[in-house]
Amino acid sequence: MSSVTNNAAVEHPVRERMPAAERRELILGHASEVFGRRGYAGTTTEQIAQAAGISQPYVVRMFGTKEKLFVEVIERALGKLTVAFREVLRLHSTGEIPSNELGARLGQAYVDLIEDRGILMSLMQGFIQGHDPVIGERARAGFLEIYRLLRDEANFPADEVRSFLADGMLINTLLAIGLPDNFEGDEAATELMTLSFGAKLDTVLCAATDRPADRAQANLP
Amino acid sequence: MSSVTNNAAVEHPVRERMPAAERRELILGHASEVFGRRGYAGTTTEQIAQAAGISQPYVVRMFGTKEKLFVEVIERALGKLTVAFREVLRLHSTGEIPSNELGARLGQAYVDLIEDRGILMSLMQGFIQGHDPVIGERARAGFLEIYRLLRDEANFPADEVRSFLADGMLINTLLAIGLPDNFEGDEAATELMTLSFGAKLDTVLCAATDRPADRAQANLP
DNA sequence: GCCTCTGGTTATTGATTGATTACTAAGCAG
DNA sequence: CTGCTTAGTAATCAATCAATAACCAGAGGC
Repeated sequence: MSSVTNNAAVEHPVRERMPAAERRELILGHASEVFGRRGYAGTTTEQIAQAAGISQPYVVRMFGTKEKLFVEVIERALGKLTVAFREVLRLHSTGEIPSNELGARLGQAYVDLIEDRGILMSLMQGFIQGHDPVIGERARAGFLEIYRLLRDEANFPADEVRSFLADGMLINTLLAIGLPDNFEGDEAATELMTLSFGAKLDTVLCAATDRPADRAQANLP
Repeated sequence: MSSVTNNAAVEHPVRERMPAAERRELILGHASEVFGRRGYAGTTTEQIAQAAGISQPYVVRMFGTKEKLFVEVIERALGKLTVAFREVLRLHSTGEIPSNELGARLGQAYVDLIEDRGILMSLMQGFIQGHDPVIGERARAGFLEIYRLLRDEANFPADEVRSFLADGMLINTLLAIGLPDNFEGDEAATELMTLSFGAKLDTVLCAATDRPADRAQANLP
């Protein structure tokens, strides 16, 4: 780090000021990941700050409270999920997806979301926090939103929607227990993951091995 | 103890010393409920102590650490779940349950466990804590244990087991978001719960209305 | 060339909270 | 009764954490 020349101004091309909206989205992304892994109560605003590369008070000041930040995180996750579903529905309405494939394509859209671990996991952490008066309220509303979208907009029979959601919750649980990262060749685990993740299995296992940005805790000597 | 005239001594007929093993199980029961509702990180040992009617240090001393207590809680839940399943399998092996009913009866056994909210919810909280090195390890092992039990002892095809587990995870999620307690007549919620809980629906809704021992937080003005 | 938003930081604090220590009392054995 | 083991409590501590306060700098407008 000892620059021979005295030109200090050229030393930080990465360190820049950032417009608030952009910083906000950046924080939400990292918060999604950390909340998704450690849960609401198990996550500190400091951990999120470190992941986002800023100071802890700034995180708090930008979102008011930790709880408001969490609500925004699950709202964002819910948004991305519905956008993904509605995109499939749009392709269906334009005839690009035949009706007999619609279910499979919606399932595919869900599984595709696995790649951003934070979305599915933070959403699941929101569900599990259902006892909380404010988070729980949002979680229930969100879950029913998805249910209605699949039933009323995709026109699926109620029990098919239920089954679809069940498969989703299993996927979430398998990700939550970290099976793709820790199955170590176990035969039963491999079988269950093959059946659950389908064609996306290799992607899931690949995303597991290259650790997703764990640089946050690489600095406590 | 035979002094009837002493009015102070007669004041606590309920307050008795309890053998450690019995107290231990009592704590585990209450811990199961509180952990199940608020999660691992979101639960304080003080809350568990209050629920169990003892002092906080005693909870810690009996189990060593909060983490060890949590592991015992999910171990206990896992135990009760496997006991319930194996009882169905026993009835099947003695011919009291025909093979074509086995799946339904196992499902029934699972749904029956809803009555003790703590079991399913604390287990789910264990799953969601999968990132934790010690809790996660136990959660993964427990999940695969159940998978193998259904596949190898109940002799179900792998994909039926997957589907069975998926239904279970949906039930857990619906309970976690507290839908039975807060659906308020919502049409979609009612439909989804009817499909998910089946014949057990009224029991679920009934267990929801009579609040399960919420006296713990009746003191924060 | 100054002024003033906007995007940040460092320092600090009050409340929790898991854990420890030291103490007390019940109850059984002899 | 005496004494030891077992069941429990009260007091306290050291860390952690969300939140607040106070301050600072870069960059554009004028």
